[in-house]
Amino acid sequence: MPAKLRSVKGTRDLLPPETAVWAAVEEVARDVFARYGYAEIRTPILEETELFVRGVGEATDVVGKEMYTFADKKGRSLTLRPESTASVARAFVEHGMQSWPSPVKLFYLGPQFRYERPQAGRYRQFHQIGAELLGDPGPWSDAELLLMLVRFLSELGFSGLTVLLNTLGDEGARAAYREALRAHLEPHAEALSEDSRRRLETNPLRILDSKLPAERELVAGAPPLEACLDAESREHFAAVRRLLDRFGVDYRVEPRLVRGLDYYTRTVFEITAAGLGAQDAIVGGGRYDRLVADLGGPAVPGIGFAIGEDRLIDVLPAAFRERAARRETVHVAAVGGAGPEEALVFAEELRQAGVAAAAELTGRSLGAAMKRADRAGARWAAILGDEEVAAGEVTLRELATGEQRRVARREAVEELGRA
RNA sequence: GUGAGCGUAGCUCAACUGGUAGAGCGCCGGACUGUGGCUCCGGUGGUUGAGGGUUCAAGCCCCUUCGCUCACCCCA
Repeated sequence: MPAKLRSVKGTRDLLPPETAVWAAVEEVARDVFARYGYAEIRTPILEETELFVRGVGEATDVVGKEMYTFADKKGRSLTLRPESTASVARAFVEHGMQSWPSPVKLFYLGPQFRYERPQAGRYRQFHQIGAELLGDPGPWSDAELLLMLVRFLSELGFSGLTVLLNTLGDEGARAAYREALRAHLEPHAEALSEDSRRRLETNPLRILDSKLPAERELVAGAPPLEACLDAESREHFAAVRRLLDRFGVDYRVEPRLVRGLDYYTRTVFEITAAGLGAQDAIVGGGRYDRLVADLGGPAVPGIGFAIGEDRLIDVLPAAFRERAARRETVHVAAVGGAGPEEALVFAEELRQAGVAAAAELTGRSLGAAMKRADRAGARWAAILGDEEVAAGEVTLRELATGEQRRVARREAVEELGRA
């Protein structure tokens, strides 16, 4: 007997009724994003490796050790996208979107790939729902993007989520702070972990959100990033906060929040959720005012976010989940001479009228058919026997109440179509 | 990449110091041949993740490997 095959490590099948939940979440995203003027973009899953090296940053963990990179048959280095902002920026440049009405507002959804050790809330193939606003540097755009995000989450039924917020300043501020941090930590290099000692050279900011207690203490004594901020970034951040206050967005400034992707400038944010274990970020994002230029395009600023759909669905409010997973509404059973064919005929009449219907085609007894209707979660059972067929009628039984009556077929179709 | 724990039916789990692989749920059917949910009865279900070793005998012990889970790391 041949060995059984399984899905590859870190990937999984999504099955019904779970897939209905995913579809419902995506439907809400499309609906909310459309209200804010965002249109869908679909970029390839496969990109040139160079895009992520330049866009996301060579020193990042994502690029340095987590990419699915391989050579194609012509020897070109290709990578399965580990995130989508770089792809959107590439598409922006490639299609000359700077000449589209500004700002350009795009959303995307789809699978992303990172070669990491799987864990609660962490998969090698995971899914993101993201949005990008390109072409406006102002704090009003930061605020609007966050308002859209918060509205999306609240329409899914989430409450009590807090946006963690910080600013990284412009390029100069970041460079200055990098040096300040390095100067502060260098004397204590002995106390740092191996990883952090390496980061001291490559990317000292990353040490800020280390979870090691010893390093946290060292970091607590470090000068705040705020001290190095340029005046414009400071103003920008103050404006963003003022706007969020005005719209009642629940947020908290988190001075040690830095992000692992190199393209971020100024505003960065994150939303975490309880109940996810160590991988508790369900949203991450920020401003990236230099990314498009770094990819060879015009100097166009941008801001965006990515939602971890797998994690989001892990902690989705139960009410939304139940609503989404509801299935067929009418179960059609036929007995006596009528049989499966008549059940099929009536089911087709219902479907024609837009009603979800399942027909009992297996020739089971009525009792068995009713049992199936019940287990399948049907709202009504439609029973067709010799009498009903002869009279052009059908017996409709509402399963929850047990009430039933015989009505003309056409009338039944109309009534079920309304319900 | 590092560390720890765990792999027995579709699911949740039993099986003494090694001695004939079980239950509940699910699924299918019957009791009830035109009426579901409750109840009762029956049926369906397994190379005990895979491979090797020790032994008269391995689900249990040893080795290898794959996978899952959690944490580090990183991020969505």
